[in-house]
Amino acid sequence: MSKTSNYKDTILLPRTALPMRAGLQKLEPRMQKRWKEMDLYGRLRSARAGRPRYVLHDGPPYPTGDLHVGTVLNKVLKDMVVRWATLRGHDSPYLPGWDCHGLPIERKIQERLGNRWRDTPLPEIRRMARELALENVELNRQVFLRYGVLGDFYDPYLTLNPGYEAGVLDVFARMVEQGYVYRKLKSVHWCTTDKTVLAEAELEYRDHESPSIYVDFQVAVGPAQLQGAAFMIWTTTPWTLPGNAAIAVHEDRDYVLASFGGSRRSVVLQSLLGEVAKVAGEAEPIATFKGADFAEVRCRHPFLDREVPVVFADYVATDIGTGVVHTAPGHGREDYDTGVRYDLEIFCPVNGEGLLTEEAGPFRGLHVQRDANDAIIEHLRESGRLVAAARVRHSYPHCWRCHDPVIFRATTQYFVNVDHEDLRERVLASLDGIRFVPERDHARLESMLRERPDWCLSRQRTWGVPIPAFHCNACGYTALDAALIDRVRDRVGNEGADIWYELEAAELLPDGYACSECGARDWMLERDIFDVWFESGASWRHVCENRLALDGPADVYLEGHDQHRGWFQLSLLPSYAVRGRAPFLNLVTHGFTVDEHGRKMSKSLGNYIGARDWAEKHGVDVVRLLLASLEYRNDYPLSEGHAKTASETYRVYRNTLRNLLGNLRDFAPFEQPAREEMLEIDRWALHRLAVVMEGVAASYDAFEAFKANQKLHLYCVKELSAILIDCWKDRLYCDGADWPSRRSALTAAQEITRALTLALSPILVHTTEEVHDLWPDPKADSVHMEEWPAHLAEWRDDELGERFAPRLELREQVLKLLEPIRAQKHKSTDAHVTVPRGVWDDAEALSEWLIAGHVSLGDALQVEVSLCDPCPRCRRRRPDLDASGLCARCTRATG
RNA sequence: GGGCGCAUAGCUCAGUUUGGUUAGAGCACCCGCUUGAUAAGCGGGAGGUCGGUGGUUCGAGUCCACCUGUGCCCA
Repeated sequence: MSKTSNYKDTILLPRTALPMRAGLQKLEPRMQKRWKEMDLYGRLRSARAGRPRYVLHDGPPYPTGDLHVGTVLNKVLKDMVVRWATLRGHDSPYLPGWDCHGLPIERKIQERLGNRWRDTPLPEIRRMARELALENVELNRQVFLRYGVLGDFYDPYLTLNPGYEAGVLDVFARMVEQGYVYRKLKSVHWCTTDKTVLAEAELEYRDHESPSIYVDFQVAVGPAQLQGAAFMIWTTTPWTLPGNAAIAVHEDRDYVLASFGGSRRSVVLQSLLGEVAKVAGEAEPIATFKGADFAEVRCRHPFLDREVPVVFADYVATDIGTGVVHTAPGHGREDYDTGVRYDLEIFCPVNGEGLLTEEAGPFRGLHVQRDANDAIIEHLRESGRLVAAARVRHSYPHCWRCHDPVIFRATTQYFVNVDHEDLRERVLASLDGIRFVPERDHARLESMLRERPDWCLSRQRTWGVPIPAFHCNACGYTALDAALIDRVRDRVGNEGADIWYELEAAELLPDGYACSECGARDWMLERDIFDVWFESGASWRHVCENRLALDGPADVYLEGHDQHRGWFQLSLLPSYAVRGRAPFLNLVTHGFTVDEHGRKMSKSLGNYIGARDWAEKHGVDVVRLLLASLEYRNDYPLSEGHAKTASETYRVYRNTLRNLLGNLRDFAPFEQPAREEMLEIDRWALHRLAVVMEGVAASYDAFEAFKANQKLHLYCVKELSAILIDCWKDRLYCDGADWPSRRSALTAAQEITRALTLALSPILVHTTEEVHDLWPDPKADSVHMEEWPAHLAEWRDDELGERFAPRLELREQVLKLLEPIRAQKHKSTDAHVTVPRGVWDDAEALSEWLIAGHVSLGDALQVEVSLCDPCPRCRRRRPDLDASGLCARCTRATG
């Protein structure tokens, strides 16, 4: 046996039960099981009861069968915020939720039912939808739990729960009470085959051949120059002409009155005159106008007894048509907006079957997609109003189910008046009191709020919370009344919203309730449901006020930036309308997942990353670490390469902690030395720890976990691994176990281990628990119940820190000078370093600091191979070897 | 088509608000050392002209304009 291995038994090498290889796939489920069994979440609630609260209110995701890593990022970001708050001693509950109603699930049910859909009773459809929603919630919950997210997952909030539904109805009742809600016609996509409204997501755009006609609207009222002339419109939907209420021009553009083919005199956009002439006949300009000149002009409808005004609109196309736009507010979104702006009558002479009604005059009874077009074109031709007719192929919306082209049709909808009681202005003014992360979102949300139209609350759907209105069967009056809604709310709160579909109106109304208009007592229930955004936008009532007993605003809402238009905005509006205040203090927003090329993640692009796949493949702690290292406020890239990088970082943390734990192998029985008894380098180590952790805390406080991670990583690599742990080896391994010098280092190592573990615990939730189990002095049953060490700041000593600046420089210089010596197969412990006086006049401390064999103080810096022999135990070339061959220190340590 | 963002080494990020010496880290990479943190550790090195173009300026990654790519929202 060699001499060296003899001495190996006399030194204290690191020893720990923490395996080098993590085996996360096994470790994580084990930890999660433990947390569930010990009821970690519940115990944290008790442990932090009475502490300052910090509430992150979870925006409810839609329950889907399949989660990708991007979805999990949102949850992990939230989890880190909550865990950090908890670590700092706050009572920070996390009540996760799901947005269970809505179109995607209803469509799935529709697909399953196929042709049976129309004959299936509504309660049955709702039952199936609920079942699917709950199934998906369960699937998602498993994933979130697999990702180590800590929260009230065994009693989450679901928007389909009676209590939640009652909260929605309560908010609605208060808004009705205060006059925010009104009913009005609005144009919607309508399928005449399925006789149903279609949402934007239910449209598929395909090529479709339509008529393309040019029609003259004779001037009825206008300047002398226009007498006897006409405005020429272009349209591809002749059947909408009965709904015409105006013709629109662009206020700032140039228009020209021209004669076409020598006879017809019509106004068109000047820049389109040439194009129009191709179909309308040779054009001869007569006079030019600005769009604005037509302000007072009125025209005669081409076949109905009606005058329509010329109005201004900025969407007037200048590259196709005539620049004069047929406007039918009941048949198109932009037309509708124009109609609202000019207070035009919004009417829709088309019924649900697609048949023109009485208001369409001679065309009554014709089907808009089958025979109305031809009849109208023929009529226009005969009356001379038709300038030209052709066919055109263009992209046109079709129904997702029957694939037939859809139409626009105006129906009565429920709206929130966002300007009632200055709601919009009040919300805008409140934005200054909200902290936006990132700051730029302030302007984004502000401009969205400024420009948004009134909020259409109603959907002609089945899977949602019903709008609690009653229609009088006798006179058609709609009773939308806060007191009635409160009655419904109370019953829904106990029995669930399904009662709306199971009971008759009379069972939900007070006995003998009579219509205020006609006195009748025969009522019908409204069949529309709420926009799901109204449900989630009212979450503050049930979740924050009722379940979390929160008086003030939530501390944080944290979602993707698509929620500026969605949940953020649509929570602000009801909260202001009902409570006159914002629902949150901090608004944190993250970007979206893209791949390494910056393209969005999608299954069709083949860059889709399933959350479950990655959990199993890389381990959750690695994925969490990856997510925690991203500047999430921009779009963030994810790929296998990124996961690999995260694994490397993970190994750094793990090995650093492993070494620290190994060195603390015999820490437990020690009495810790007083601070002033500690070696200077160890006091410096604690000073640095305090400084680093201060920065880490500031980063977490600013919702910048990625910066905290960066600081921690740098700390591990550059300070712990490269300097401290390397320097400490000699003292920790070779000094006597109970020497004050060794205890001094152990004390520092222990503080570092503690702080580093805790600082990483919001990210590496499983690994830090594993490390915590091996702490020599745990204070709690779980790392997640520990508190951030308050005494950290006391270690800070800036004066000491400054003293080390030149010493760090010296170290750099010595390392450079060591290069040629290393090239001769020598190591730094072979070196004899001469250090100029004034940097650190302590040769022993310097020899540790520089990991040199021995150090002399002198005039100039010099690094050379020592002439001394190495001590066989500590392997340093020492000038003080004794007769046994050991250096003085090793003799004492072994003696 | 419109609005709002983003674009610095192979990767993740600093630096841009208040323009000024050779643009900084870590990881990965290459070379060397170590074998007493060892499927670990230490040291050294190379690598960007800051998406593009054009301006303002004595001077721009940093200010302005336009463009390209990309993302979200809206139409």
